[in-house]
Amino acid sequence: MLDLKSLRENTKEYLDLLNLRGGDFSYLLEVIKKDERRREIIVLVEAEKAKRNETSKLIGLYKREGKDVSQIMDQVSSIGEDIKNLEVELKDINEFINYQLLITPNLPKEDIPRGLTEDDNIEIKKFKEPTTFDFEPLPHWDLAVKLDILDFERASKITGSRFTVYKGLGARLERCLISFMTDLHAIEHGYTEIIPPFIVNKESMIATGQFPKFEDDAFKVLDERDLYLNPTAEVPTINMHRNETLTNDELPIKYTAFTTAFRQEAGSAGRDTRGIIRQHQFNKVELIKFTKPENSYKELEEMLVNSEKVLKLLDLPYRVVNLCAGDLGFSMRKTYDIEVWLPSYNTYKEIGSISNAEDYQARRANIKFKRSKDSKPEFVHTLNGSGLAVGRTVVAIMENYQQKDGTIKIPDVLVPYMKTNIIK
RNA sequence: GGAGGAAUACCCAAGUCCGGCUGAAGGGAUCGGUCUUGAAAACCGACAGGACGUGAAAACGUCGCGGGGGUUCGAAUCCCUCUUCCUCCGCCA
Repeated sequence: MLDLKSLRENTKEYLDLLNLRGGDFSYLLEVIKKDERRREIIVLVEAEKAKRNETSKLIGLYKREGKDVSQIMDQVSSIGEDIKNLEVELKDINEFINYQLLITPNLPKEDIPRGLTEDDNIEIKKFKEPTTFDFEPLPHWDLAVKLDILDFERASKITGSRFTVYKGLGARLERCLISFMTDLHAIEHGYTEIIPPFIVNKESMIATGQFPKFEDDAFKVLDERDLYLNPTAEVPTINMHRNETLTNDELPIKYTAFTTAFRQEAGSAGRDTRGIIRQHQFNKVELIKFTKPENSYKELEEMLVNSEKVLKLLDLPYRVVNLCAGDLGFSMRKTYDIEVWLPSYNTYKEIGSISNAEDYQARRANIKFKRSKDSKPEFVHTLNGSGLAVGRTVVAIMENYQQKDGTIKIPDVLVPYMKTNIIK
């Protein structure tokens, strides 16, 4: 959430940055106008309350002395009426302002690429050249069915479209990748391993920015409680520290979280319908950091390196792009996407993204830290990155490691996990 | 699923029946001091924090006893509701 006070004081700068995303943010001018009235009311209400507190105390005193207090009670009673009326108006205004702020995305960082579509993203680094074949490579949906390691037909029988059964060495590959990625980040990179709940409440979804704007993307649990299937480990993991004040020594906090993610993919009907690129359910290993403000961009770069390491070890061709303002996620100020080479798409396809939300989520989630015992609490910065999307990694391995005879070679680093070097 | 109990400041804990000098006793921890060669002990002192508003600032005000609402001139205290935790029974991996 944006800070109302800064929005009020830097309105032009805020709007200029927001406009880089595209869309109309002029409603924020209305918010500022309401905020003026809000503060007016607060002054009035508080003066009345001070008076009421004072007078009520007198009533207690006089009563004990046996004096008549009926007149003074009537007087305070009418003060109460005034307060009540003002507070009704105040409540409406607060709700309006709060909602508008909740549906307003984070400010794009000043130095990120301008532009509105993914064509405006800028490639900043590249690892290996796209894989070449001396035969006609198969897309993973054909390859996997031939090898009987993915079963799309039966998954639709069990559940419906966009779900998949992993089978045999396909299932083992998925499971081993989760272990491989988690080991890498937990043991080599120093992140603390987390397996959070896969069902989250509404407060958590609001805190990280999924709600209220993107409710349609979530799977709601039919229940009298407001619960949702986890859409990304970012949600439960950031919310671990909701409403907490951390100490200086605790920061940075680094978590690597494994979750199964569930998404409606409401806005993507008809896209990536073949294979397991876009599913309602997929596994992901995530990286999450809570940092001091002055360190967050240094930590972002480090997280990118940690994330890239997965693909480097798997020896898969990829590139990193710096997202332009229009392609930026709702809560983020800056994002790098890691895109892996997919022969079936004949292009690079997103397999992870690494972002800095700065204090946007921390403000929504009320996560602060104190530099010392006596210092004023400040909001932390939150970062999250993929480490990586497991299903898409399976796809990348299948497609890039396929061989002429229709088998799939296992990347060397995975052989100890897989206990085999080939899927046939 | 059934029956009970609890939630008070960093921690423990009194106050809740009977509403008003209680924004909250007492203890522990922590910090500062006295004593000591140093430390411990003892003694003295300090100790809500935070959010919001006014203000150039100093400062002042409002909110705040798990969350939200209500009654009342006035709520930690009365009423409603939600959440979390604990105990027992049942069921279950």
